[in-house]
Amino acid sequence: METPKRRRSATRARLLEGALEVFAERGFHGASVEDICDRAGFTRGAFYSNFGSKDELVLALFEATTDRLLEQITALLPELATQPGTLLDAVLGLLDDAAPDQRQWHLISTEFTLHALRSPDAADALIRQRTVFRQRLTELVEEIVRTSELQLSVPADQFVRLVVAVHEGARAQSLLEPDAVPAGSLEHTFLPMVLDAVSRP
Amino acid sequence: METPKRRRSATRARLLEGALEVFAERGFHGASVEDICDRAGFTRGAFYSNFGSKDELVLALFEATTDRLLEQITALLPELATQPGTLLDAVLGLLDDAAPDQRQWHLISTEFTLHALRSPDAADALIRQRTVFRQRLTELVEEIVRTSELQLSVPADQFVRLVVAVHEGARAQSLLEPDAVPAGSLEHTFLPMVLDAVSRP
DNA sequence: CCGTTTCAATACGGTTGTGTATCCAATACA
DNA sequence: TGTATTGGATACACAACCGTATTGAAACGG
Repeated sequence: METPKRRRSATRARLLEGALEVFAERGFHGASVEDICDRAGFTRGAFYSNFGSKDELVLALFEATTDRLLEQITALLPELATQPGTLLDAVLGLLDDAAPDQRQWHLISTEFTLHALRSPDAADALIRQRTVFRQRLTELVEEIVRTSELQLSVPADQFVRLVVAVHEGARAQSLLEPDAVPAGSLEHTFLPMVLDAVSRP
Repeated sequence: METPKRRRSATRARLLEGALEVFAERGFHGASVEDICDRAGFTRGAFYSNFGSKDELVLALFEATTDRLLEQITALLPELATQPGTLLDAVLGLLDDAAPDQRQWHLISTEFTLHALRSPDAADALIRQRTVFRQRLTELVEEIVRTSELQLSVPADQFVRLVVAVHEGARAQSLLEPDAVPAGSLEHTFLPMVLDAVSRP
């Protein structure tokens, strides 16, 4: 039972992995199917045996990466919800730890967001993904709020939207100017102020 | 003196304009030179008579758009610095009014940021542009702080970085989900809290 | 006016990328 | 052990795109 029909899904996985790297390096349009196959160690024959087109692969890659991201989150959630530390430490920690490679994740994520801004179908998929992603964060926030003495004066969902916005905007700056904006600096200096403002004991 | 050597720069301008639109629609790599020429009403002959390559055009386009953006800013600055209203109204107003088409600007800007994250040369250019952009904002903030009774407990530059981060992160959400996140909503609900926190009378 | 220069159009060659059709090896199955 | 099936490699046909070389027309200068 080494290779019954496992082989197929293994090459699929390697192709997806290769696509992730190549897309991060050259972008969605800039990467050719051949580039992806080279990276994965296959030829285009293998590719078209597994995917109908590059667009199809992009969609599959999106599904796969977001699935993995949500896995990571659900794995980290219970720990963060109970562990000592502030609410913000938990949320920001989750945002940081969920993706192993911040740079690659940012490149892919931005690339797909751009794609979604041009394609309604991709927009639907992305919005769905981001919605459940924010829901997880919202649950975490509400859980921590419940167990602590805090109370938020704004809906938790709204607060999460802000944290995500700051995180993404700050990440872009950090990746562009790592020295001027150390990763997490903007979040950690300003978000506590917001939390202070929206929480009443 | 209708067309001495003005014609050349006119076609250059039309090509740049066409490139802006096409890049916004299909992305940098997704747009072919022919696409751009079609949009501008020329053939590729005109293109290669004016630009050496698509990369060169991209750089020229970046220069042109950022130049125009800085013009807009310097035109708006004196008005905003003196006009009544809060500090945040001024800064956010500037961010909104500087670019006529928010969606197009966001697409192009994000596209170029992505490009810069992969190409050191483009990164240099982008960092420079963003630096003087932030400097203008910082001047505005300091000017307003000076004329009012406010005093900031954090460097103005740092504060501007946060505002920019929130603005860009929020804009991405607004463009993706216009109904769930009306343009400017996140900024206007949360940034006043931060300003409160960092200002002492 | 007539040559000259300028600028965009046209024509062409070559490269790159896509998708399909066929082939070949390894495994599953009888 | 022989046959069928599966999955990836190879080969090919075709389309898109790039960049250059050449041409044609319009403005300019004498």
